[in-house]
Amino acid sequence: MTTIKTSPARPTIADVAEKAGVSIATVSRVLNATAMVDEETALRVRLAVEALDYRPHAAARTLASRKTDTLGLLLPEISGAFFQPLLRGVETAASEAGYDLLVHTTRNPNTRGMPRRPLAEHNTDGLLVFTDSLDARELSRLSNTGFPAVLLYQTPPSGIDLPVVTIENKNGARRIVDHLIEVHGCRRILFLRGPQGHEDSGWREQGYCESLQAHNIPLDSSLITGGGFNRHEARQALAQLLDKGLAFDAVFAGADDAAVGVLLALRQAGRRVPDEIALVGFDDQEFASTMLPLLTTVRAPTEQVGLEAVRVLVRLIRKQPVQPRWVLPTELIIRESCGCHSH
Amino acid sequence: MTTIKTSPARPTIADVAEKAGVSIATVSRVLNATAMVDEETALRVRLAVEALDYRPHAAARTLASRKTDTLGLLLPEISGAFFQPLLRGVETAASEAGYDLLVHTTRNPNTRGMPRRPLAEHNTDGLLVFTDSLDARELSRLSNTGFPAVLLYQTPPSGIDLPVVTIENKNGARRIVDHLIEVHGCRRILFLRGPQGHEDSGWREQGYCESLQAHNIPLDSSLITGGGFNRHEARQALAQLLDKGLAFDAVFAGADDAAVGVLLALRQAGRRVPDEIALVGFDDQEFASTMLPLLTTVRAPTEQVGLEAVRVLVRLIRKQPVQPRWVLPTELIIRESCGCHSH
DNA sequence: ATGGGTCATGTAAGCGCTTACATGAGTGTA
DNA sequence: TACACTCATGTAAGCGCTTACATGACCCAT
Repeated sequence: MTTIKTSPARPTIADVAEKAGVSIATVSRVLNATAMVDEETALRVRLAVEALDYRPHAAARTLASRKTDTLGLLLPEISGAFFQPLLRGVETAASEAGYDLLVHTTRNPNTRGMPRRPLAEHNTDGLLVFTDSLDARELSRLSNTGFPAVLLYQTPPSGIDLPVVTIENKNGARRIVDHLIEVHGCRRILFLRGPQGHEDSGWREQGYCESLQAHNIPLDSSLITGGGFNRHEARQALAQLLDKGLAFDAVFAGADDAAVGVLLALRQAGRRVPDEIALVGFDDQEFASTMLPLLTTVRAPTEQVGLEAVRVLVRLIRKQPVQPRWVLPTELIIRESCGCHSH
Repeated sequence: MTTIKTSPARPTIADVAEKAGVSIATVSRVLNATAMVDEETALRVRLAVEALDYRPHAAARTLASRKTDTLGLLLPEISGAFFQPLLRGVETAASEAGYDLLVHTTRNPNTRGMPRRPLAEHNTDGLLVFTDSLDARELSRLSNTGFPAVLLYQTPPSGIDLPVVTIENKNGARRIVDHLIEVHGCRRILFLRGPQGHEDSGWREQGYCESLQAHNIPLDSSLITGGGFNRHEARQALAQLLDKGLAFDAVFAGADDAAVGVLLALRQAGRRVPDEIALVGFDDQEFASTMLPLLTTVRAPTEQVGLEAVRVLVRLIRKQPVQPRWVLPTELIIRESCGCHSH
């Protein structure tokens, strides 16, 4: 058993002041460089800080200065391959700007029925809100109180004035479907769209439709199916369609992870990719470039979204003007799973 | 341009008290349920809270009550497939216990030369410290001040008394090498160990050595090579060895991610897995069960580590006794890459 | 009636900082 | 020599809460 110790009282700014023979105001000044302090005095203070191993108390500082130096990140869930690059971007930019990161998961079971603690407001200087982690009511409250917040991958409901950082979904989808049709002559392209009501998902569907239309291929609604963005749901969904005997010559999965599910289902059914069926995804997650066959997909600048969102948020916090909408470009990545040969 | 608004002053507990016609103490009492309050009074307070959309100020609360209700997580980096399940576990358990999560990345470039803000102490009620994110000096300070902290995957330097949550590395490694030797008759097994000085890595190496010894296979040090845990380094390292013409019939990669790098290098060199060369990993990351060939590996209960670590930390915070060391069991997962046929 | 409870609530003292304002010493100019 | 500055530092008032303690009101068994 680890021994339980009573922690010796932590030194406060007053202890430092006393040891250095100055007032607490002076200590605060040298710590924050907020005013001129005689070099010699400053040295004495720094020595005292060192000697006592003093660390300012964050909450006290926050209370007095009304800033927390931390950013809140609201996510449905923290794991999932998709969030990796996003987190990396957010974390990098936050750290560069001198902020800590407070992560809040919303899809988690609430603490024994108690409503989750009132948001990260008051705890943070600003909020990054991922799609669907906050309802319209909360969003509108944020907007109304002028609390700095930026939305990720989600256009705010009308009347709510919060900046958005998202990606070019429709065009990306459009181009990859074009590729399937023009280069590989596909005509019956199964589209696995993501979760119902998901904004990205909707745009990708539009891109799909537009491409078909542009190539005079009639829309066949039996070729559009739901199934979420993850591999398990996708796998199941596809297995079902396969069972029903649905005919198609290509699959456009709304997310790379779903594409893996499709691949698994296809493989199990003995259908070869890309020889019999072309397969493409969306996102260009890391595994897309190492799986077999290498996945043709649309690269979504996910890390960039995180980076940019933090920058916008920081501008907002500093009360600098910001653009209301950032749409980062996507890029078509041709590899093998569509039937092309990678170099 | 988004309009910049000056936020209306947030309501404080005093506003609520006034509106409800009671003292702030009473408001605090109904909010925290720390004392009996007349049901009717409580109702008035709740109504006032609702009407003003009041949210307690976290920092003020912290300052007064000396608790933050947040847990700090210190990591070298936040992305990387390995951290996903870990984060999930931590986040789940933290949320269940009613804590927020403050994430601190240590491998990041420090804010323009300024030493990173003094740890997450004072900002959190306790700290989760991942391998190598804190030096011995800081660890010993934590231990000395009695600040609640638990180490992940890292035995503390002697004299430092902090609980550890880690996994059974040596045994896992031992068993998978045994499998290679006993079932597939491998004799020259290349071992890609992880980063130098990494604790897990060391244990896995021991397991490898023990297995060879138990089977009377002499240790050939040219078969042990460094290279880190990630796919890029592993790929390079292997490509080099292949160039040098090193002969081996199996590769034990110290991490699944490294195994992918090995696979890529092998594939590029035209060596087939598992027909010519058996390949196994360690971790059982998600992609291990969907890559081709399916990866034989050792399952590390990573999410469980996160879960358990939070539980231990919470006990520490509550000043309940805790075991000093938790070693979670690993499990051999036989799939295809070793040469077995998955069902 | 009366003293000792229990209950419900109010009063006020911090928690450890930041910062507006006051003070006083030194410097330069008329 | 006196006046107006600048510089360095101290004083003290909060920031928005929690909580020990004080205060009444009310009830019951003497």
